[in-house]
Amino acid sequence: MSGPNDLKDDDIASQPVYQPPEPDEDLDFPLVELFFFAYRDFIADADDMLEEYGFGRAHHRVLHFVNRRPGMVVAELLDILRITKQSLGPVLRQLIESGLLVQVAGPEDRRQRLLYPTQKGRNLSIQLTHMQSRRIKGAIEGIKNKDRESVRDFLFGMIEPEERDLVNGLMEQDK
Amino acid sequence: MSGPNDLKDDDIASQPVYQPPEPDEDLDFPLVELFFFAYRDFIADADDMLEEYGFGRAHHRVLHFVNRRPGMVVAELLDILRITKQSLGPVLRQLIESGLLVQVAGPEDRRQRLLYPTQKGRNLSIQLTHMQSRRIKGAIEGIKNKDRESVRDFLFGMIEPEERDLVNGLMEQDK
DNA sequence: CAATTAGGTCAGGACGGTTGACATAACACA
DNA sequence: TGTGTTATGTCAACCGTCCTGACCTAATTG
Repeated sequence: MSGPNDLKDDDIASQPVYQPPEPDEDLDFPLVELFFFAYRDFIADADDMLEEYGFGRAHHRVLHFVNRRPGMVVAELLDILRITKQSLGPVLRQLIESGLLVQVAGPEDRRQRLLYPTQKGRNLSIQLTHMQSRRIKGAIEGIKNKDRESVRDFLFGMIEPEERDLVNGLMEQDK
Repeated sequence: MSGPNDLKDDDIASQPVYQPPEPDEDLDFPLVELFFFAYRDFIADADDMLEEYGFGRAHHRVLHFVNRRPGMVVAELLDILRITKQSLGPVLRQLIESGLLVQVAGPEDRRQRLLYPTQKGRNLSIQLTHMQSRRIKGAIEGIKNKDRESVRDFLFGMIEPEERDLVNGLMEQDK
């Protein structure tokens, strides 16, 4: 085992007690941390359920977006997920082999592979979204202005401005 | 290339157009998706800055919590992060070798390794939190009731109930 | 017919996590 | 004193999810 470093006192920034640096109203530690914990638990519900299928988060994301936009082509999926086709490959194959998704040749351009959920795939996706929706609903009930629109606006405001049109496009079905 | 599956019609759950299943008010696709995108962009700011140091999210989390709780011991860090010491090992070593953190033998129990940020480590941590805080601040400004407390309550409500005491403990410095 | 596009695959590597086993130093206690 | 336990670190092997680069087929486009 390597021993603890010998220290010159000025190597340590904050001994013996925490000295908040400059009180800075643009340094909101609590909300930053809460966002981290909130996302962690938000995703944990789904992680547990997916583990039973031997799937991970990558499978979840693919399943989710194919259910949201049935008939999506592979290239669109890659754009949304911002991953390479080499990364998508195994995940997509497993979902198809497990009977959760199917591919159909594009009716006009037969090079395309249109992605559809099977009934089984849709059922799982709905279960997952249901769990996450309940957690969100519960969280909204806990706030003072029980205002879904405010939360929506908050989350939308968290998205990179240049991305917002793209996300709005994804959402156009049902805001 | 493997061809698209030949399909019996009943293999496909949603062709040719999307048929929402049962309209279910506990199935909030838009907020679920927004939460996903919001977190993605929330973390992306920090990812970019950390890349310059050759660090990843694991380093970010360690740096963050050591800055929040200077003098934290390794075991506490493992509890918060919910990872194994084998996972933490290399991350911690790199942060120490890069001069962002230091370890000090515990004053009462010399088996313990108290973790402290260096001034350099603190500076980086503050920079990262600053970027994330600005995004949160901007998002709050975009909502109707510009109410930080509502957002705080929302995020807190997203956390697993059994975890809330622990998170509240972490937050006790400054809610 | 030639070039481009949509999609798939193989190889190799990085990162961040896991489990299991083991080592060391320090503490706790009978 | 000695024995057991605790805090930490490390080695090995593995997995999931991403990456880049190279190459392939089939279909469309010009």
